[in-house]
Amino acid sequence: MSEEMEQWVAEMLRINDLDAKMTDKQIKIIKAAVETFSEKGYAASSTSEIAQKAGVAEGTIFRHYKTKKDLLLSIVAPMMTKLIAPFVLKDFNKVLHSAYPKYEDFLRAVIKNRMEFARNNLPIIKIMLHELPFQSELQAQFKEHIAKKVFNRLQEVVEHFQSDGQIIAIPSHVAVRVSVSVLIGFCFARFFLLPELDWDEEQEIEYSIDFIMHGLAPRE
Amino acid sequence: MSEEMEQWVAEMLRINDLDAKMTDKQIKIIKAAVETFSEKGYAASSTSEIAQKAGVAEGTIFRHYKTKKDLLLSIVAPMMTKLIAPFVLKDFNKVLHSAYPKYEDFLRAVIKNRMEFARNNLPIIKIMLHELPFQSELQAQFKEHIAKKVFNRLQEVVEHFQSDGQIIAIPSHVAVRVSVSVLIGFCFARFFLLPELDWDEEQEIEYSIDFIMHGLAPRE
Amino acid sequence: MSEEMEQWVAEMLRINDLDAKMTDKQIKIIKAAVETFSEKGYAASSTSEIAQKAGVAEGTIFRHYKTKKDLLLSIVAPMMTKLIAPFVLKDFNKVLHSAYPKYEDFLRAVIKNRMEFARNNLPIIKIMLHELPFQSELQAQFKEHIAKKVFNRLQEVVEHFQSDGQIIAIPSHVAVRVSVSVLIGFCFARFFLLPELDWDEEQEIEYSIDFIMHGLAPRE
Amino acid sequence: MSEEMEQWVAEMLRINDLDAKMTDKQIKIIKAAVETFSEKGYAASSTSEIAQKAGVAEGTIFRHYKTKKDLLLSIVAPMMTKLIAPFVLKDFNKVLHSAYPKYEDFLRAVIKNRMEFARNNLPIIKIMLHELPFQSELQAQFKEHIAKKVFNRLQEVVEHFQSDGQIIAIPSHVAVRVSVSVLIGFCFARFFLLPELDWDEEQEIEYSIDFIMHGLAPRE
DNA sequence: AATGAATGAGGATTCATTCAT
DNA sequence: CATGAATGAATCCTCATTCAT
Repeated sequence: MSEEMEQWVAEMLRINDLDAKMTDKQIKIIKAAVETFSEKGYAASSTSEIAQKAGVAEGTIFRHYKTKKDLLLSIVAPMMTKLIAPFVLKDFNKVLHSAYPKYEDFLRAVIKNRMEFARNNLPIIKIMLHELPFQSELQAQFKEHIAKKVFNRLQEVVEHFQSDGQIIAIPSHVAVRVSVSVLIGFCFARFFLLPELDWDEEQEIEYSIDFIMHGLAPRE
Repeated sequence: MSEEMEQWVAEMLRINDLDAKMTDKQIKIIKAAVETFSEKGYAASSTSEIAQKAGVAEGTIFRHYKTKKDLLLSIVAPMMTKLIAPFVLKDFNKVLHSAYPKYEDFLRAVIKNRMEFARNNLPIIKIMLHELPFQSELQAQFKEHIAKKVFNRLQEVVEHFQSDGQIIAIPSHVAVRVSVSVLIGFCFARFFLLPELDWDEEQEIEYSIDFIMHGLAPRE
Repeated sequence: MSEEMEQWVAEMLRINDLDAKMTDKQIKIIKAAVETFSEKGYAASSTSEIAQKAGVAEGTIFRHYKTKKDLLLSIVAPMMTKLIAPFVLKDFNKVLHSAYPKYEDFLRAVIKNRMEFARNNLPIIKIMLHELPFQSELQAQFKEHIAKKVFNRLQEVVEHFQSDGQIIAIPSHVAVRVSVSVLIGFCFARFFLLPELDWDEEQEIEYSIDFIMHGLAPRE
Repeated sequence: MSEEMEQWVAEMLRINDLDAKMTDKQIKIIKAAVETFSEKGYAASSTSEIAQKAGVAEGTIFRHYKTKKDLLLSIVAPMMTKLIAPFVLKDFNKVLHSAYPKYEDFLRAVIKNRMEFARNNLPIIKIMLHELPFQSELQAQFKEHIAKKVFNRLQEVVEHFQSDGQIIAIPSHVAVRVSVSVLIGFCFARFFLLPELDWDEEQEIEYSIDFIMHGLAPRE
């Protein structure tokens, strides 16, 4: 397993640790499952291959996870929570207003923080993206948390910056959509489309934020 | 099968018709395969289910497509070509310059045209998006056509509009990236994320283009 | 197809010609079947492969041969008849006594004649040897003709030469067995075990016959 | 299963036991496979039939033998080794010279010993004979062991007896060939051609050896 | 807790054979 | 006569899951 993978797994374990203490074997199983699912997709991965890669018996997997799908969910579900964690902080708004006087400060903070997180969890994010359309449990969780909480939070943020005149008075969902599109578009290009390129992340982020700020600036 | 699906299939058949005349059974097989693959994903779809849905014997599938993967590729590969067809027109640049005096005209034409195409081919596009990361044949075709041809074309377009002062003099790849992010972000929200919403497409497109144009406008 | 194969097929066609006039396609089918059966065995050969190799449609085979087994039998059955043809000549005994005053003359004539025949029909003989244990129809024919007719003929021959003192007075079936073993043993080595060796057939045959004659010579 | 079959299987298990301990199910699988392969041939035997005959699930076969061919090889390959075991003994020559002062003693010992072995392993030997021409792995092993080791050993033996004047000075390979032909010819008739006959084996062997000894005796 | 042998349903694919053209 | 599309049973093999040890 590559060192990169090691890091991802470490990060992911920190997540699951929050839920429960895992045995040594359990850790190996999760490592192997993440590696396998992200390489071949969930449906094309076999539990026997995962067991083999984890160095445990086939039965051991099912002692810890009732079904193969259970294993998937135990990997992906906590990731979804973590992924949007900053947006559901208790004192999100309070922190926000004091910490980020300008919309671009907010964008800069968010993109840097979430990119760092994504970088440490790429394989699981890849798994999540692929299985979301097929796993109704994940979809439910996704809609519940992202669509509702995160999107609402972002709308609040945008509306806050519209109210003090930093952002043009278009429907807030539009401002959210275009902001998010640009930043996620960058992440997607950076991590999935052309990961092998030698990106100047700082520069690209600045261009992106500058673009968003001008695109959303109040018209004269 | 829903009427929507009927339309997609009709569009897709028009594509394959260009290549070869298909028998009645072949059409049924493709219909069933598209439906099944897009609902469950390629790996989780079984040839027996496809055969049943198509109303043919399982063996019939393999008379027309040597393997299950062949069936997938025969559906997805031509779609990729069609998807980027406008960008590889012979006289793309000539048409472009005379037809679209402004960058926003170009963006508007492209997004409307491609959205119409996508709308008629959603299931296949969904299949394509899902299988791209796992099917190396598709990846190869994708990199060859999209990454090279389309991206280069878009860079040329952007550079053209930069040279006449419509677009700010940032690296052209950045301008391409943010433009594409915004438009694809909209398509993604429209078709996949919240398809059930009652979108005012015209309005959303105008907001998006306005955002892009201001984001890329030369700074005063 | 090798030239050797060409010859075999030619010989085999002469055989089948006795039974019925064959169309051009029929000939091609038989050629392809012989080649395939002898290379992979009957059970492991598919009719579609034979059809392809013969350059005919799959259905064409079944127009001429009701089943795959029919095709096999139509190839092998006539071969069995031909293989032992000399022994069931009408005037076998008459010819024998006048033509071969000594047992070794008889052996020499038989081995040379049958080796020539075998050389021209190796693939079909190989097929026959392999399928005999599994095809009861062939077994029945084999027992009927070989075991009864040929073996009886050979016993008569041996007894004839015993009666005039050329061969030791052991049970005739033993003399037949050892004679046949030595000659077939040679054919087997020559054609199947080590066909690539540069055999001096004349010499080997003489050694073999000399061995048989001394082994069967009356003891002093 | 007949008592005869029971014995064969017992003998065969003794062989495999040397390699590894087998589970109860594994033994049943091997029994069923030997029975089926020898009755219908390898290609015409289905794993489902073998599983049924063995009283196990079809999947169980593939837990122990990766493929159907693996199952075949695990049956046949060790048999080949056993079949020629006496000829590759470490102190073959030493034993030979002291134990068998005459060529006929050697022949008698070998034929009796190998017939006993063959009698206990007929079905596997039948399988081996049938599959040798189609399984390149077996052919390789056969050529390596039989052709090289056994044949060379027999040549050495014959040359030893030629040097002390017991056998005529013909090329040793000829003496080997005719000797082996007569003995194998007998085995073949005894076990495969006419197994139902009431053979007086002792007598037939004596006739055969007497025939060989006279056939190879130095000419006066 | 961990094992791994056992399961049998289901996987993709091939088969011999039929029949409308 | 010849075709080749169509069949569906049968092929070998893999799968997720269970359970006695």
